[in-house]
Amino acid sequence: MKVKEHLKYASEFHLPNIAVNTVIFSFHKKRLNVLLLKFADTPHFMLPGGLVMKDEDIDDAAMRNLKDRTDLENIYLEQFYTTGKAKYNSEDIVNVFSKQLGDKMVENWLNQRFIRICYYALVDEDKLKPTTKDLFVNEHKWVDAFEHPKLLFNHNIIVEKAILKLQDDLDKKLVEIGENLMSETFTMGELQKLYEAVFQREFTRTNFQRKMLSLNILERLEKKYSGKSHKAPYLYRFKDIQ
Amino acid sequence: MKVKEHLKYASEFHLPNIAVNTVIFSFHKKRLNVLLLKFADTPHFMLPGGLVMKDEDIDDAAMRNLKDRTDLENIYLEQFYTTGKAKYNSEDIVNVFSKQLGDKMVENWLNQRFIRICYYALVDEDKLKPTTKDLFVNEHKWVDAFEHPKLLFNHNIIVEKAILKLQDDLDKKLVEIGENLMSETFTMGELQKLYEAVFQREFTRTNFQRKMLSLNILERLEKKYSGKSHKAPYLYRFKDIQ
DNA sequence: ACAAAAGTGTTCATAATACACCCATGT
DNA sequence: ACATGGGTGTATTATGAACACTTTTGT
Repeated sequence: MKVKEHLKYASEFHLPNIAVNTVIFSFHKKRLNVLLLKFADTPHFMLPGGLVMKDEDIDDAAMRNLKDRTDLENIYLEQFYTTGKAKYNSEDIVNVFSKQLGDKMVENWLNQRFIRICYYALVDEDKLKPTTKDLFVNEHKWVDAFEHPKLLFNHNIIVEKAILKLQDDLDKKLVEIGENLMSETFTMGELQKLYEAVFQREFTRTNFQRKMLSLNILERLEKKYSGKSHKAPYLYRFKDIQ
Repeated sequence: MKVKEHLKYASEFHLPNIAVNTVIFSFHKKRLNVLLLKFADTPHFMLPGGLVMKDEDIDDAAMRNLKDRTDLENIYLEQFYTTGKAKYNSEDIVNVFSKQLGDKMVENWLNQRFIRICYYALVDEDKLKPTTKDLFVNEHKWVDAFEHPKLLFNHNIIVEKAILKLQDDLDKKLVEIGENLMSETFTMGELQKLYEAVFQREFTRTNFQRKMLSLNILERLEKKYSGKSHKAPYLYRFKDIQ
């Protein structure tokens, strides 16, 4: 049985009771999105995650997992939280999994206790090829980070904590986050849209521009002619050396 | 053999590969201190830590550990980081432990891989009775948080991350942190000393006072006569309801 | 000419800083 | 009286928000 083999493999080479979960963010069409995975044939969604190998750093485990999932390398990753409730699997989750795995499997595997080390990642939605190596996943979707549906396990809370951390980080590490969520060059308007998507509020255009320029991290390039009937905005990129 | 029994006990009731570590802060004589434990008969110090029981939330594990260590309850605890290098035990650490435990024990126990979930705690140094239930610890000391000596494992890095988190939290959660690091009533000067200890910089007295009062979280009480030859300062305490 | 979006300037309010000044207290 | 630490006022400087005005572009 394929599932059985999979689980046996898991128990042999991986640490027990420990998982990494990743909230994968993208910035697309003015929105901050997160990647959700559909569990098997159920209508339920969850966050990508995986186990940690016995001889593997946890950061590497998160990165490997992300590579398996998105086929992207050198992704921006930030750890933000570890959750470890002794019992969090509610009735309905157990039921969902029972149907897929059989009761015995649930008892042996799902009901084992997991400590989840949580990361968030920043990716370019367009570059992502959805690879589905995972046995239990054959579908994924991007959803608005602020309107995620009810997820399996305690994943909703994890998404909310990830958003808070991202908000906190955006000011502190603007260059890194910007470079990973935006294309290499961008207009001031696009950068403002990123801020508005992350903080879920509007900024005054004129003041936002001045604020960003005063940080001295942007390099002004040529103008961008969009073919639209209005003044062409400058393109910017983040300065190389800080 | 006592050590052997101890380790057997640990492996039966606790999760393998997982530990909690706590950086215990106190504010004493104008200084931010951390509690260090001396490992057995060696001259080496380390942070308090312990294992997680199989049916125990990680937050509870940290709290239980703290209770065992300090005999204090309802302590302010904040998780801030999880570290999980696959191999971090350097030669010198292994040597230290070999002498204490014997080579075989080291191989079986110390050399096992640990994922460390890190918390910081805030306590009142004076209320702390050092209980040493731990088999390997019979001495503790408070040291300046910014001048901690070389510690076993990767604990120095953990202390530094704890300080950064505490600094970040002090502004955000001043009431909670203040209530846990200071006595119930305090003068403005004492509060300023706390800030100066945490941020390792000086603040202008007059402006600091105004800043704190403008936050509207302090309640002014009677004056405090210290017997010293100068104007008696007001006492303050944090307002109950926010 | 006009609409739409971008860039710049100016004003006003608020917050941060520096520092002068006076106040209480015990020796 | 004076040294010491505490409290308040005030002037100056940054910082932030609001908004008017000008510029550029394609239709």
